[in-house]
Amino acid sequence: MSTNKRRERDKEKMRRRILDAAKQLFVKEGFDNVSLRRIAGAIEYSPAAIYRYFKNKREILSVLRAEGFERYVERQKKRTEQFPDPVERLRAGGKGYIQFALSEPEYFQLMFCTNCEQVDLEGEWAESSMQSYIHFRTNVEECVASGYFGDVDVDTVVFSAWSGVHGLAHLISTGQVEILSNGLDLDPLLDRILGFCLRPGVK
Amino acid sequence: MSTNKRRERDKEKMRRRILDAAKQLFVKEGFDNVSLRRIAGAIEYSPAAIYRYFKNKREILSVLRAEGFERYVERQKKRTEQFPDPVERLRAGGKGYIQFALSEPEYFQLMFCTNCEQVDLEGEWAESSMQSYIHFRTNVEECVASGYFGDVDVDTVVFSAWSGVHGLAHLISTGQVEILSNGLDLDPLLDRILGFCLRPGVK
Amino acid sequence: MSTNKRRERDKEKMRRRILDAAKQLFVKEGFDNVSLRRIAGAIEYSPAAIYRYFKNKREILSVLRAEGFERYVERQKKRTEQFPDPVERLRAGGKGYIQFALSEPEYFQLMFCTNCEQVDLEGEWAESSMQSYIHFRTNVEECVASGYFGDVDVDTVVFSAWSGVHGLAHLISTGQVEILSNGLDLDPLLDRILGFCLRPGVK
Amino acid sequence: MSTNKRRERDKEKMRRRILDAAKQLFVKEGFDNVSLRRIAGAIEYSPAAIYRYFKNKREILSVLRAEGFERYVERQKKRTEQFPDPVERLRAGGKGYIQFALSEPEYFQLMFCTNCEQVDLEGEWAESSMQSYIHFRTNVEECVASGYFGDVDVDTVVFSAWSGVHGLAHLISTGQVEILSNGLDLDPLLDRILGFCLRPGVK
DNA sequence: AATGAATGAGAGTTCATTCAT
DNA sequence: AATGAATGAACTCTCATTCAT
Repeated sequence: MSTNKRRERDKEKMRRRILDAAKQLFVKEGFDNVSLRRIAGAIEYSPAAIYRYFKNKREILSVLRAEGFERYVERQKKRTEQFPDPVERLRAGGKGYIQFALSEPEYFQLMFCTNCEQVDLEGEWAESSMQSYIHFRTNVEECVASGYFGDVDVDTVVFSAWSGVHGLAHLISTGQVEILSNGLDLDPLLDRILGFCLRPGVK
Repeated sequence: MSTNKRRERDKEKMRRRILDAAKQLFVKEGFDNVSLRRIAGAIEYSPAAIYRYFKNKREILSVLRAEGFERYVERQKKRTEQFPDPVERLRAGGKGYIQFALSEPEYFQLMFCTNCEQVDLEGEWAESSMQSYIHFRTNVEECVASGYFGDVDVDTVVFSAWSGVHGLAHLISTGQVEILSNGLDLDPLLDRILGFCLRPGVK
Repeated sequence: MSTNKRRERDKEKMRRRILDAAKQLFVKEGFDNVSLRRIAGAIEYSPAAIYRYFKNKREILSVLRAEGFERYVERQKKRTEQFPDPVERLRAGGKGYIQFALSEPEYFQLMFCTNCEQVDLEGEWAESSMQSYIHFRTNVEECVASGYFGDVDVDTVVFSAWSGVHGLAHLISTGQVEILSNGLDLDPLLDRILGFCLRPGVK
Repeated sequence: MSTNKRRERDKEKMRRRILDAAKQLFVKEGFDNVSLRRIAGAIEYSPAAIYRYFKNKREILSVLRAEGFERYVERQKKRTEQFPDPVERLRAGGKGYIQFALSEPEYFQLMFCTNCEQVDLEGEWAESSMQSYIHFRTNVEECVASGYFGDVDVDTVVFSAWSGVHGLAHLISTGQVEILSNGLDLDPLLDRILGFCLRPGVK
């Protein structure tokens, strides 16, 4: 019946509202400083009602992390698969990483900046995360094989590239770059930084 | 009087013990999961007594952050001032940054990985932090001026270099590199990464 | 109409299922530790639906108690009315009491071991309970009149006999006899105990 | 110092007040229906403060049970050791059991009528309880050996006697005897009942 | 200077119950 | 007739913090 469908849609909507409210609060105030009462308050809902949608508070975080990784992986796939040249693909991936951190800062922080110790390492997100890493590593291998970076081993490039984009994303998402680059236009700066980081190596 | 001096020394000692216990607990378990009771317990002291030394729990965190920045600045000065060549100085600084993250992971995490929004931005640490940034930027300016990195603007290199070391430090301190570089020897890897990141640019 | 009848029969069936599930859960876990959710869950029903059958949770308990007394009285009547000799009838009644506690431990516990103060003393069960008491007392009167127990007043025998069987039933139903009589065969033991308790008195 | 001693005395006093309030509430309303808030309220104390004296709610029950058994054992020893004749000693023990249930009904109910499943079987009370049982059993063995009860085995008398007093105590402590024996003087009735229950057996 | 005692506030969570559908 | 959704109230328990001693 249509009643059933409507109900499901409503339920899904409510779930979304809870997740969105939690996402913002978690990032703004820190997981531990956000009570279910406050999440409930933010969406004008009763604390108890949240338990209809999530087993407990930690599950909300878990779902958000998983969601973040899913989105990220999907986005990156679309972005990179169009580039046949491995170096260009790497650059596109790097830019994607940073733009994800910029356009979905909440997800980014939940994914990478929440203290790992508090998170179930075996959660659903682990798979997406690993898949994404393998993708990236394969890309680097192709670049190294092409000789573009000169005489250098894969691990070195893997960690260099990852560190570069991750560091930048982290600095941006914690507001430190914003403060220091006051007045600069961000997007061209990003391109210049990526261009510099991925400049050809010495033969 | 010597009684007075002794008293002060004792007080300073106690303060230190509190700070040290808090530092370790904060990093191991997360600021919010550490109660004053537990800090007090760790040094076999009463919770109430801590209030003789610190206004409240947050002040302990604040003091630790400030301490961390102070230490860091001092260390970096010593490390870098011996290198006349700006590129070598930059490399030394980068390695120093990472080694600080490795050797004082507690401070590093408190300084860079505690959610910034929860911390008084106007704390004592701000000055040290800025001083450190200027130092670094000046160093980059010299490198760019020397032509080593080719035709590139200062900001680009500033953010590239900072992102690289910060990202690496962050990945290491959150345990992500450890997991992925399983079996690799860390120190040589660092040197290779720094060497790669600071490779000469295209003229 | 037959539709009506069917409906009533269905309703009665549902009521029974609720009562049975509740009975078992109440005894296994204690009244307070059983939520309506769980009763509903046990019969794959919605918690709200239970309210069509019972005013509230306590009413379920009340009904179960009343049911228990009804059953008990009926059973005892059948068991005892075949014995013309009052002493034998008393013995049969005593054994019936204990066997009821053994064969319907849920009812027995609900009837006698739920804290009385929490139960409406004026419930439906009161009548059955009193009727049962009068039956028993009359039986004792006959025994005393027969001289079997020697020179003793009725109240003394009433309370002695009741205490004996009740204590035994209670000890059994709380598991204390089971623990201590480890290895003994229960039924013959019961007969010996009853035989001993109802041994002839001194003339 | 005397300050210390005073403090300890005060603490002990507070502990007592908590235990006494809990004892009465537990019995009147049932363990599960008594919240720490209410215990605290009853002694005009804050709920949190109770945790200075007891680890949690269950510990309060545990301590009360243990206390009850201790008191009981001690009392029974004093009462019975003066009787050289085993039958008289048994009668004294039985009366002691019942009088304990009468004079300390809260303890009695907590000890014997709280649902055993909810209690740590390995608590401190287990020892006192077992010790008490062995005492009793030995006493019965002497009676049987003396031939007073005629030709009967020990277990039969053990359970008969225990059931008798336990049942009576239980019926009294749940108010059922009070209702039915309306107008009778309790103490002589007890003596008559015990006398009847422990009448000599058939040779 | 240090502590034991105390508390108000608030945490996560569960429950009996109601009500629109 | 039955249910999913919702809630207010209550639970046990922990915490940062204060204060008399």
